[in-house]
Amino acid sequence: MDIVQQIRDKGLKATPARQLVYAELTRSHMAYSHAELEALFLDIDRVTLYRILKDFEDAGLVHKVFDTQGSTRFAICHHTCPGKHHAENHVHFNCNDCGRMFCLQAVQTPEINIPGGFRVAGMHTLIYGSCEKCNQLTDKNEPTDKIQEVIV
Amino acid sequence: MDIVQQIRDKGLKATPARQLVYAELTRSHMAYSHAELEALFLDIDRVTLYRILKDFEDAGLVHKVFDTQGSTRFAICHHTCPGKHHAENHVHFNCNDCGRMFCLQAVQTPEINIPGGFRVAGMHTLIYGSCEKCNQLTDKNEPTDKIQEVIV
DNA sequence: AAGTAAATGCAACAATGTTGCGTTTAAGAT
DNA sequence: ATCTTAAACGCAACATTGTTGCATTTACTT
Repeated sequence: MDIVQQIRDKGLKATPARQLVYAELTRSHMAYSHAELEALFLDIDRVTLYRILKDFEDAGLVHKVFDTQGSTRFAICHHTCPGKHHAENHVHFNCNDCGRMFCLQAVQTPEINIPGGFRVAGMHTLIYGSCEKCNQLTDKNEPTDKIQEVIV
Repeated sequence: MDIVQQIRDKGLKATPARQLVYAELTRSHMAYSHAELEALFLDIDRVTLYRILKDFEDAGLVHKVFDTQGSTRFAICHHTCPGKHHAENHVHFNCNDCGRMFCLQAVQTPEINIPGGFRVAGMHTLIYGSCEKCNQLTDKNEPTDKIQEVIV
């Protein structure tokens, strides 16, 4: 479906900045930090970017996650989320080397039993290690200048 | 073992502030935010508290975790951690109502297989919902050991 | 093409965390 | 017990991340 239409369907105006952000999130399926997006779209105002991400989250277009450093990241919603209450129950992967964060859509969060009087509402599963690209670099001793493609 | 000695064994001086913080973390087995500790120990300087927590973490006395809001929290290490490289592989529980965070020492993070070229180094498992105390406030007839389905 | 609510840009503020530096103190040595 | 000194502390200043108020601009409806 058209990106413009997807944004409008959530009751939001499809401004140029919103189209750029949404297109990038849709294209890459990565969880971006605010800093990464800011670097990618230099002409989008800092505050506007915060508001776009907040609006997208409230609209159910993107979901917010935290990486191993506790930094906020945003990724596209794969299932149609009904507004603020997201149903993203997949696992995320955070690369220790390049810092990028991946949505593993195919991997569901596992079932887990916990003792005591806790009432479970949901869970977050964050796996960390090295992504494929960083694996290959260290394993095969490739020159580091090939990393420049990697967004930190 | 004596709290003073445990701190000294890590090469740190057992100052009054450090003893207070370490004693509280040991006593409660909860993961405290900086704000919670600051409120608890009003006479410990803000910066000193940051440094105490950092020193404890580097020494392997406490481990750092993030709650569902992405806020930093610190909890006592149950296993003897060899310095900065922690081996805390248990599950954490964050109460949506009171905001407190619990270390579920008895619950290990589950095994999980992920596709692709990812090399897994570890994982964080954060479960959220209502803690026993908050449960009891809203509904009194919930069996405490009942295991609920994990949804997200 | 015009009207209007929504979105933007800017400045200021707030929360959280870090750094530099002079002073104080814990803990081993005398 | 006192001395010595590296470690720890307290304070101020700075850095980063995120929020709010408000005047201006723009997307979308009619």
